[in-house]
Amino acid sequence: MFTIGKASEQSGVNIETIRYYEREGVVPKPGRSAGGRRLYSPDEIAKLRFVRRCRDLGFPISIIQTFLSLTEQDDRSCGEVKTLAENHLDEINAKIENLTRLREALLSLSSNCDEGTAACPMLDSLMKDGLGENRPEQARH
Amino acid sequence: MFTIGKASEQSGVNIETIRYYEREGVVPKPGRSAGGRRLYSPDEIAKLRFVRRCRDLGFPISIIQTFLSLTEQDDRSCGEVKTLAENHLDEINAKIENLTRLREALLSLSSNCDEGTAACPMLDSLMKDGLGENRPEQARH
DNA sequence: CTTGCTCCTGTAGCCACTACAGGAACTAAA
DNA sequence: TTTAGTTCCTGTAGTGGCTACAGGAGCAAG
Repeated sequence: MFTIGKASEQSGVNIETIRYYEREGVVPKPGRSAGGRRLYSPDEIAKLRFVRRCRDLGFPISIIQTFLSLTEQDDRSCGEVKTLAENHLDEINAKIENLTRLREALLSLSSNCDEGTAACPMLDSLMKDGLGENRPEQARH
Repeated sequence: MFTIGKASEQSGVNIETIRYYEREGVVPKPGRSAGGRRLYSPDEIAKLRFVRRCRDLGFPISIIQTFLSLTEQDDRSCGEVKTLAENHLDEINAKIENLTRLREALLSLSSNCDEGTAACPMLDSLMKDGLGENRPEQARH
């Protein structure tokens, strides 16, 4: 059994974040020592590491909770996982596209900017009236 | 002069967001009607539109505030704008790279997933011990 | 005058953490 | 055994950038 510090080291999850996950019910409450300290089994540490890796892949907590419940009852889990992963891939691709369009827009706006110029052409055109609004749908980065 | 509803329409900024920007000091407090309603001049609406466009480009509020103060005192603004825009471009590029790496990782993990499989290979390898940790630095999406 | 719309203030919620404050419990050296 | 240092505990508040109420007031048209 390991204290929260060791569990943090081994799982790569910040101590505060481990307690947060416990509060939110992402991972089950661990046992406690006589003095009231959390004690983690290797299995519980593996779960924390799993959550961390999923977060690194960009999955939201809600999906990770689904993953965790699927690993408990391990019948027919793979199809669901595949769907969830594919949806997440679509989101990642959408974000990449958005950011790429953003980059182009920003590049063309700032291209005329230079050290000496007094009235900045980028700021100017951003302040101008509504010609070519061209709003991104609801891309929030 | 325009009420907040019209200002919202013309600027593309949500009503609640306009009030939020006012509270936070992003835009100056507008005048009020006899009955206590906010009244916006075309200039103030242009400012709101400017903020919205900068947000669409992914700039954080703090940078947008710098932009706004630069448009007030319009001496030598362009060099600073250029630097800020370039830094932001770097961040966008870093995000794109991160997401691209994420996509590759997720693709290779989920490639062996399929409808029939019982023990999911993706979940399995995410749960496994620390071989090839390969942590992204601090990419949070 | 009434209906329905817009507006007002103030507060709480979202996501996924992170950062304290103030105190208790362990560990190791003197 | 005392002491110092470290780790842990709970609880609360803050981050960014909004969004969503609740409960009320103002205003325009029929």
